[in-house]
Amino acid sequence: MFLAAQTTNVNVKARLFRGFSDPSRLKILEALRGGAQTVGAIVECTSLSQSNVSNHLSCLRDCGLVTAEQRGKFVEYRLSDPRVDELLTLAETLLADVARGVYECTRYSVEERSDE
Amino acid sequence: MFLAAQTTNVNVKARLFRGFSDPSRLKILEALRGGAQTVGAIVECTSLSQSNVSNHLSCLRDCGLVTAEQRGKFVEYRLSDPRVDELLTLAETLLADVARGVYECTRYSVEERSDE
DNA sequence: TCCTTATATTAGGAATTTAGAATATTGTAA
DNA sequence: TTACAATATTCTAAATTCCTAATATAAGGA
Repeated sequence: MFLAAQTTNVNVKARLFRGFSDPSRLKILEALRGGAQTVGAIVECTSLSQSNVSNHLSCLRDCGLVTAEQRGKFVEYRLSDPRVDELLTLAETLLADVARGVYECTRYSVEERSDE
Repeated sequence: MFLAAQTTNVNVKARLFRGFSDPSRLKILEALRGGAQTVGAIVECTSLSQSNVSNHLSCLRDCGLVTAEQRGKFVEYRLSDPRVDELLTLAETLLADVARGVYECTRYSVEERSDE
């Protein structure tokens, strides 16, 4: 494999993980694990602002992690692929073992924001 | 499940994914998929600076994604758990389908840095 | 058409992340 | 102990991320 190809892979893969690496986006993804939801429903169940949810959804949609479908004046979002759910599940099982470390790691990691 | 508990989960999970969401850290993780490596070897095969590698390794170690073992004056790092590798593999199979979207998504995502 | 509701977009700024340079530390051998 | 090699830490600046507020767009009903 070319070095250039691998480098590109790394960048694209990093972007994919970025989709999962923000608490707000994760809340949205978690909300969709149970099935399709309208934007309004997502706003309600995540307690995030509407524009914030819209922005994150737009990012997740562009990245291909979720898909959108217009339903009258609502838009329904859902996970685009079962592997999105699998990735979340696998992360959970890993977390069960390394959670303490992750929690205490402060360098290059998500800072605690509003915890509701 | 308590809302608080879920919120915490989301934060910790986001941190876990942060570990995978930077091109430099991914390069390091990829380098370790083949087996344990010293810091020097990682520096060489990732083309990153020594302090940069050390910083990222420290983060990955704190998070529990890699472990370190002193070997004389070298330190050998390795993936801490097979699921780290599985997570990378699963991401790859997902990417095979959504790569174009991820590549083109620019909002809330890693910007192209030096591509060597 | 006009109004209301649902969703999307934009702008701007505060906070975080990251890389590199410089320096410190640790381990080994002479 | 001294010197050197390997790794870690600290600091700072530049770039990125993410939120809020404001505004825009689009769809359906009156």
